Amino acid sequence: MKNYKRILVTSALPYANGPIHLGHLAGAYLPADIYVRYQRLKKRDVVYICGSDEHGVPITIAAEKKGVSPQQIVDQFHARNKAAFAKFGMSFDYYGRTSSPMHHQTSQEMFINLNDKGVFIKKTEQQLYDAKARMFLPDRYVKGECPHCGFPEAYGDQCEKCGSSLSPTELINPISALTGDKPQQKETEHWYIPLGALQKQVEEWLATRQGWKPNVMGQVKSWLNEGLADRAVTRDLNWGVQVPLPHAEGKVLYVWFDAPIGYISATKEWAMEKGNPELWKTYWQNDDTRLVHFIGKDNIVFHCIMFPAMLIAHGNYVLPDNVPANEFLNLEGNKLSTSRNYAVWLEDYAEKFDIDPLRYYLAAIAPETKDSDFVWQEYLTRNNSELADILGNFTNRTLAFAKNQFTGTVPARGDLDELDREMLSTIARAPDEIGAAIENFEFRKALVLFMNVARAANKYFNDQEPWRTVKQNPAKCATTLNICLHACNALALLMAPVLPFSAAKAWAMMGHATDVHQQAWDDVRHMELPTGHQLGRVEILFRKMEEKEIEPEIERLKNIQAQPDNKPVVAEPTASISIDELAKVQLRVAKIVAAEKVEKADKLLKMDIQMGDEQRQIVAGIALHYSPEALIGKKIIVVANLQPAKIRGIESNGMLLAAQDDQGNLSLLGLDKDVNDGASVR
RNA sequence: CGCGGGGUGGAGCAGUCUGGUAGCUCGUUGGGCUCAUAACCCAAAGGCCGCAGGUUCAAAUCCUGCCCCCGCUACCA
Repeated sequence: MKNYKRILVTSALPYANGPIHLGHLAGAYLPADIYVRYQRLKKRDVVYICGSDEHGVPITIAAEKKGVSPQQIVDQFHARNKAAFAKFGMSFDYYGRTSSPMHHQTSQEMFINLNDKGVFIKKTEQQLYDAKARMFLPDRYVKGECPHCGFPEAYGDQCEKCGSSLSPTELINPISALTGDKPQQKETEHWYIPLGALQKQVEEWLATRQGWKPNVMGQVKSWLNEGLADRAVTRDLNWGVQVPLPHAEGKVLYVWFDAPIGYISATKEWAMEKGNPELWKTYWQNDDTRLVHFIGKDNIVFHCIMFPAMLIAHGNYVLPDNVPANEFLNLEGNKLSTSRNYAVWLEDYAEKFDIDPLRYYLAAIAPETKDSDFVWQEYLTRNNSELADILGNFTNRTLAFAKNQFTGTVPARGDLDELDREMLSTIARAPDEIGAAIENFEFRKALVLFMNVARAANKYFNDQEPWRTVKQNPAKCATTLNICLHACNALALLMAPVLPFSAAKAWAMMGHATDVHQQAWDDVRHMELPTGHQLGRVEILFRKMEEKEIEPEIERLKNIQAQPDNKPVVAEPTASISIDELAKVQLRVAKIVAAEKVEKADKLLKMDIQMGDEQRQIVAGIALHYSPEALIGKKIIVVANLQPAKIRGIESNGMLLAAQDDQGNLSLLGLDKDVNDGASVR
């Protein structure tokens, strides 16, 4: 591995239109914080950067809903999220925001730089324009009927009913969400980054990456295999970083373009705060900086392809050494949903519970290789049986023993037996073993290794039976306790990255006046408590929790799940429709004149159908149930006025009707008596 | 449709790259100990490693097909 001189760590900039929940924390923030805290204890030069992502359409929508300005929205959530992170011990060196002047300036410089180099290409395209509001409509501001499922309230980017992704111009009868008017198509010009042209360079760079998680590299390769397309870096919107060119009024940088630049601008602000405005360059423009982005899996394409492509095109920035993206965290078996309030919010949690047990549990179930599940009952079990019973109780039994038998001081270490040496060796090995796991982004493993030290310490205590030797062999008892205290001391420091608050408490209990977070990780290998050292006050390190404390939380989530309107859109078919609505659907009899399988598609058939004078082509997913030959000549019922769609690149002008039962059996609708094709069905 | 990830005792996971007696934590059962937060320590029971084929002396691990779950240039880690 390359010999890096310093480390720059970033966590995904949280979007400032809502509060932070457990999923965010588990995916992008807690792992980064553990990593950074560890690196600091290793006495490495590390800077940890984060901040609020404050641009983009959703914020303007949120502002409009509440009748306030976008700035008010982001001000609110920037402050709240920053405070929430602080409560959970996120040790950012700087928490910036993308609405800051520095960020606007930095983003514009990046844009100008790439523009001057001729990186961008300009394209003119048709977009929907609301004449009354005098603005181009973002995808989300356009509503209309979904061309795939007919859902009347589909958005311009996606139909929430059938989940298909759309473009606004595909919608049937589009209306502006702003004014309710029918928008018109109007030309607009945008800057695009030609990712296809940069693909080779991105691939070459990726080929040099080592130690990337398979799920991350797999996803990246999937993107690259499909081939990268040109991607717009500007939008017609009045909230964001202005495009710094003449005649670009009303155009801002697309939020995906400016957000990652936020890492750079926040580092600049950090440097200025340190009184050394040029310092950011050391971290961003020196090859011997190790850049690590902590993100969730939804962000992989931005951090592994698009942002690097931008940086490559610029040429003067370091590229990420690793992007240890996490999968998703579920909650009590279900996906988190902010809109349904199905989440645990940091702000709520902090009011009721201790922070470290959550940090511990989330790190223990970190979705490193696959989605994981937060279960309150497991959280309680982990806290009680691991933190309290194994780690906390070991500290407690040791310190209580020292207090009762050795007046709260460290007894002398005498001759060592086999068990003593084994225990000391276990402690001495721990920092390297745990450290290696952390460096490898294996936080779950790090936690297991850490807890195993406490387990070994408990076993050692049991096996040496100091409560017996205290009467029969005081010197041996002293040695045992000396080593147990040594273990407590080591554990206090080893827990610091994951359990920062408890580590401080434990360190004080060991009688130190210093800050545990200022210690050196490697000292665990050889540090010793001097004989006679006065220990601190014995306190309970981790409180045992009771079921009744978490019951309301479980109950709350259950209730949300049970709410009927939360079974989104599935209930829709039961809604009754008017006769007029039915009349919109034109059903006709058609005769199949030709049919063939669609290549590389197991289920699709392409058919030519005859309806009176008219012949057209349709595509249907019935190949598993009907062979092409058997279909020719058959008369079927089709929806004649369904909007044309392309299915695997083949035009389909209509949809045939078929019944399907629970077992998946399929049966085409036919005719009871023969009728001429083209006849209408009513 | 395609692509990426995952499917291992009751629960949660490791092991899969580099085939060779299936491991850890919790839970269950039995025992030990009593310094300690009714904590700690030891032992046992419990798995046809998603399904079906194949390669091999040998497959959780390699190959092929299938099934199920999560995600996929979106406002969400």
